[in-house]
Amino acid sequence: MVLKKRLDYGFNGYQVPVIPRAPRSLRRRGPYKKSVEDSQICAFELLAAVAGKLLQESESSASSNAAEGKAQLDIHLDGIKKEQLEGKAVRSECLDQGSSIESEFVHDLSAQGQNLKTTLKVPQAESDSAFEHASIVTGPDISKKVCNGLKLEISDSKNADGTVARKPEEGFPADRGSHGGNLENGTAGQLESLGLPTRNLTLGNTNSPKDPMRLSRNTHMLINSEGSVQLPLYRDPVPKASLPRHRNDVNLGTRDDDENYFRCNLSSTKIRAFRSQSRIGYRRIRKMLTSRYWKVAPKLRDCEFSNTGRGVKSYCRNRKIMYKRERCQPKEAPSKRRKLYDRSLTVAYDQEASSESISNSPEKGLKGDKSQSAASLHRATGLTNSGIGHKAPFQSKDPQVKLSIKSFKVPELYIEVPETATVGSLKRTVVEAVTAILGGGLRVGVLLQGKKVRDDNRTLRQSGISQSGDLDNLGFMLEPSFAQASSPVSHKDPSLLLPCSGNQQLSRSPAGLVTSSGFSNSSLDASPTNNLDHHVEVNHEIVPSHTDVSTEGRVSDSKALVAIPAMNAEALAVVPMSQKAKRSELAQRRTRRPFSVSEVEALVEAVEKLGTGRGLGVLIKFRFCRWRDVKMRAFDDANHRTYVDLKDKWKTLVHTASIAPQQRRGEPVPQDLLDRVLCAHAYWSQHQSKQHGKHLSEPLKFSDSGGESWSLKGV
DNA sequence: CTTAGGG
DNA sequence: CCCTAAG
Repeated sequence: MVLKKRLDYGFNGYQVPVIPRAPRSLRRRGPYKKSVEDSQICAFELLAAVAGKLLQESESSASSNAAEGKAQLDIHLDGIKKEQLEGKAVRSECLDQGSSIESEFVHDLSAQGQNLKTTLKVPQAESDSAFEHASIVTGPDISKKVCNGLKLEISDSKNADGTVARKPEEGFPADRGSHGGNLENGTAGQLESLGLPTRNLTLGNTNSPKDPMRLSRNTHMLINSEGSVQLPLYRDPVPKASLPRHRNDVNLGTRDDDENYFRCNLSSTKIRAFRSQSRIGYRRIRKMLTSRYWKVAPKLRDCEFSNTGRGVKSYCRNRKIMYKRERCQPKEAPSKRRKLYDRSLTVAYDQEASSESISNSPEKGLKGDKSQSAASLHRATGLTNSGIGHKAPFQSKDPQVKLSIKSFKVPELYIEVPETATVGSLKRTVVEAVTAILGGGLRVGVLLQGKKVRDDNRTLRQSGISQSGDLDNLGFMLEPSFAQASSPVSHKDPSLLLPCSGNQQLSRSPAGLVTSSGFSNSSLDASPTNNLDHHVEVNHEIVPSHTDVSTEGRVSDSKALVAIPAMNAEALAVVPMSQKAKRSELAQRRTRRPFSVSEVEALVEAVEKLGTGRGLGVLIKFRFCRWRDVKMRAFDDANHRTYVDLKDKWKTLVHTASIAPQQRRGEPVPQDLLDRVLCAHAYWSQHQSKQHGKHLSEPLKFSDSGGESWSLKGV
């Protein structure tokens, strides 16, 4: 029964995974560690980004001297000083050895909140002394925000290496379109004050060929010239430069754990970089979840996510993230998540049709009272109803603040499609990518005057977000929801900036939606939930709900601002809803990890031992716990081997053993092992066939088992 | 969640 | 290795 008729069964047809996923061992790394690393990287990247920006500026200004890779960066981080970094050197520092540096850096930033000072020196034609100096001092917050941009810079460095051709004509960051960078107003302002152009700092998608996700531009406060919101990206230590910049196909760059670089061509629009669920690790997750710890410490999620976060340059990379995130999924997530996810997509697609209904009833507007009644989520896409909610003359004791999120952009999305690709396919690709990002859930940060409003308990009025206030300076920042209080950096990762035009309805997200990801710093935040799900739901049906009182609701007057950005209705609408599309985003094969001979041996031995019933008084139990037990017995510490994997391996082993040696492929398995496999399998098969018959015949004598009986003793 | 089996 | 019915 186990034997396959098909000769090619097994891995023959297996496709080499384009994008390997991080090993489970890696994925399950301690949250804290991860987050720390992440933050470190981020900080470092920040510096690099700033420097890079400046450099770019310098270069452009000094157009004459291409100064390719000649720029020197001096980065002063308190005690840390990096000099003479140029071109590749910079990158290598950041990527390869950045750890130590980063960590220090991080400390500076997060721990002490010290200012970061980055000095960029651009050598002039004559001498080094003639450097053009630009200094930027930013606070920790900013640093975070710059992370994305940073990456960009790094990429540039790479360019300097000649790895990537430069495209001066495209302007500074544009060429690196895949990187999205956000700078807060604060940063921008500072830069401007220094006479540095801020525009360049806004990296991101400007160069993205189509910017499909941009709905509208209403940017008042953000650096973004277009005013569009940028989706944050996960910081990625991997240089973007590594991404191939071919214009003809969709390329995704990624690295596996071994730092191998992978590229996947998505021209087919089949992106399998993401998966919403991972069965793998469920068990672990569940275990974690079972403990109260999980509930109390959502940070775990952060950690996990953080890890992942570092690398999402490309979608392929997301996969890793997805996995990690999955593991962090709150209790409710595991079994439902996929469905929800799918559903969300569906809903999203329907948005256009239902957008009208979505934006509405000012009545439901944020009351801002402790009753926690959820306000209707007012979402107006620039396309459908930008006018709604303006100046809501809502009369009430408590003046209503109305806000509306116009649009958002998804940066760092490196997508290239063939010229012959259809617009629909392009949209589809973008949707998949964006959905993958959003799928991680979003946290929302509120930016006022370029500063992040951190105190969730303050009232809008107290925060300066009032009807009479200048709402043009109010912005929302979307960030991956994985980050929680645990990660110092997490809060600073601006992922997505949502510029908000003045006088728009301020809405409070319904229930779980924001509580989990909101900008609340409180560690008490509700357990992380899949925001995407909520997100969609919210958009779809504005349902008043109770907000988690334990967190934001503590203050009666608390009015956390939560904006749920609507997906680009237009783009989504165009994308056909298909199983394929849905699936493509959700799944990604794990990296293939052929079993080593030693592993095979362990497996065989475990099966034999367990097969003998040793330690198991009840055969019935044995019958239902085989693989799980095998896993525990022989691979308990092999996080990347699930019991399913073992089962599959056994399956293939049996097959392998039954075919001629010449037909076998891969690492040869010692014949003696195969013999044992056949032996055990034969017995096992017999055993199974007799399951119902209470009596089992002759015990199988395994070479090393000492021959125990398969009898049903104890039953 | 585990299994078993097809893909 | 993935995915999914079935327990």
